Amino acid sequence: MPTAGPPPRRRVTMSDVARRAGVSATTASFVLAGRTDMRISEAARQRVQEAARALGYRPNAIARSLRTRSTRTIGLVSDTITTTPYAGEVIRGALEAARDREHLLFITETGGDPGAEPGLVDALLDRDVDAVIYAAMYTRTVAPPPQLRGRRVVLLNCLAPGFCAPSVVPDERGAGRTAARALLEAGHREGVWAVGGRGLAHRPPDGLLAGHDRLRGLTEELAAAGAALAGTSECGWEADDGRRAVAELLARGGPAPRALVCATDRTAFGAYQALADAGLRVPGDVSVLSFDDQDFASWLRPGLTTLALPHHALGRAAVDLVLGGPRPLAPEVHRVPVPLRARGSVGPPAAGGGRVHSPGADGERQGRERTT
Amino acid sequence: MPTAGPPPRRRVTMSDVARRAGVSATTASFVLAGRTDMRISEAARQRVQEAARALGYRPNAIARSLRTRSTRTIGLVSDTITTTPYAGEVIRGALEAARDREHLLFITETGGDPGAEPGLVDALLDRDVDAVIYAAMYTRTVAPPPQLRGRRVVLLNCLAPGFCAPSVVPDERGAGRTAARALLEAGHREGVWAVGGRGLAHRPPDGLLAGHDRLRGLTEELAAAGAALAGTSECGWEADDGRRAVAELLARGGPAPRALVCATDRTAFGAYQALADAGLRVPGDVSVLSFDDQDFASWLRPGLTTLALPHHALGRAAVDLVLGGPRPLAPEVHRVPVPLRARGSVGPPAAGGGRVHSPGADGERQGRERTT
DNA sequence: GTGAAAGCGCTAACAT
DNA sequence: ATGTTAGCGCTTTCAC
Repeated sequence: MPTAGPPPRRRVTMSDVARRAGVSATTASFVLAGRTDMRISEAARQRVQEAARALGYRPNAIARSLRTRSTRTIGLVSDTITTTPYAGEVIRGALEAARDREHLLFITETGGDPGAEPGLVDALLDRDVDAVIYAAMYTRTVAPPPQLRGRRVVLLNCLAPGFCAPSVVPDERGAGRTAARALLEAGHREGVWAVGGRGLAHRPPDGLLAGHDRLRGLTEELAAAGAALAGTSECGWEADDGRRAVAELLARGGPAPRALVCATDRTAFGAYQALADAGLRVPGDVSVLSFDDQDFASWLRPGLTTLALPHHALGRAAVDLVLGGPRPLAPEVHRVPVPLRARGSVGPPAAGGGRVHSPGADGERQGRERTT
Repeated sequence: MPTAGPPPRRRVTMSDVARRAGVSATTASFVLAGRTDMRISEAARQRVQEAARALGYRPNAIARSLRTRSTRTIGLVSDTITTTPYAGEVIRGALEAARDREHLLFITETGGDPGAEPGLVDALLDRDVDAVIYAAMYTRTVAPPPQLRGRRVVLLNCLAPGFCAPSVVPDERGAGRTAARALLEAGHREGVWAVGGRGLAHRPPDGLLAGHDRLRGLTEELAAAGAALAGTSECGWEADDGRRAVAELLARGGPAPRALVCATDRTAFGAYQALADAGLRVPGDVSVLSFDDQDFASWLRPGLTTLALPHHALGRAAVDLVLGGPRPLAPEVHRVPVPLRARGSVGPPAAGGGRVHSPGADGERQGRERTT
């Protein structure tokens, strides 16, 4: 005796529909697939549709896939992307695009363990995904596992030299230029420091690409205006790193910085703290600009002006490309624009040369006033 | 290593393996499935394994699924879960558990549009997922779509009255008690305010469950110590809401608050700002405690003491339950502990009666407090 | 011990 | 204009 719950649901199949409509499975298949390349009488079509609706028919995607070799499914394999605060956005962008194209998305993550990768990719391939998106948390070069060769793959937020697949990455160089322009427009021409981003100054594949390209864009644009970076303070990516780096920057001798270009919003957060500790105001004494646009950027006072890494657009673009791109895919790199979110942290440089805030209630600071 | 060369031509199938091993597909199937309930000679077993390895054989999961009706796949359907900063953690927890059990995870999201839900669920069901996890961004009551009835479902971070499925939610009431205890242990007995969380005081299903249960735990535990909440300041969930609510709280007459229990880290962030604006120090003048444990909680100065909503554990538990739980699943609610992350924002109450500090000159504000 | 044969539910040549 | 037949790659009786 079955339980009182839902009826013992034998799934309704296409031949159930065909039988009820009084046609063959073939005919049913054609009308249900909405195909027109075979002539079906209007009457038959009606009966099939009607039967399908009456029976609550839903095609079995598994059976269909076995036959067609297409699962309408795509796999996302990432290092530790779900860990990062912006990951949600790339996943959401990918999800939206996948939904528009009636595909479902498998998400996997190696958790940073490269040894886990082959197993995950095999699991995806075993399930016959139509395509895979290989994603990295930070823009960098990667080496996708060999099983992926010859498959339909797009690289998200990474570049894979020697692996024939397109990449979708933020336009870091453009972002750097935009950053420079924002500063230039506010009147900054000197005392501009780059802070944060280990490997900021290295070139790929040793450092992160993001840092290298950004810095290039930044310096290029500055140079075009006859200006230059006053210096670079390398440090980690976190708030604490930024705070320490900026504290040291302020403590060292020399002309005071007028603008800080931080590698991440997190380092900018730390920069705000260090600046406040020194009694310096943003943007009155020092302008701050960064990259990411995490949500807290708008909560800070003043709001943090930052270049919004286009996570959502990246996710969307990757899926659109992998599903809708040419066959085979061309191994180009697609650079997605990085818009500026202008908030209050960039302003005109302090009038009268950079000086370190004079001693106040906060405590004695050495008079280190200098003109540049 | 088998395939080092060009892309796989025709996929190698089980009968390829069988042929090479000189056995039937049946035999190959048994040894490859590792089954022992049929006697296979050791020699045959060896040959099959060897052939499979040599050919780089991988079973076709689609074909297998069609036969076995099990896809080793699970679907996650959520409202806008990927949008929230903690979503990454629940996904990661779910991913880990799924991987341990050799399942793959489909992620879908309605984007808050309830009209999108049936389509998404159908897409999942069409692909024959073994189970689905129905998740909500904030703990609340939900009404899963009818197609899900009778399926193997677990509710993640939500409760569905009238829908027979287990739920996995944070132990909000316990969290409230823990919060109270932390305050009590620091010596707080009066001037404790609850701030933030629209619907904090409402009972389900009108308000968010989280708020109701938390508040209950908080008041219960306070009551057990003979203390009570000084009041509740309802407001939204964001930093700005918290800032305004606390500013008003401070501006109104009456005894000054000694401790603030904020609904989210974001409101606590705003509370820090309002407190700093009023020249009040944390925790010297006012203790602050909140819920979430977002990453910035540790960057604030002082570090924010908060109850860490167990997102990762929630994701794991949901998958473990849906895959490993009894058949059928019992509609119980599983409450996951919410650990306290003690940082610096809770301290002993200010000595002497609380008076609202009158804001002095701008220079009187401590730089460090202005940061937030 | 092992293999032949029958499907799982669907699509696509090839008939009529 | 519609039906027949043959698989897709695998599992699983059941017979030898």
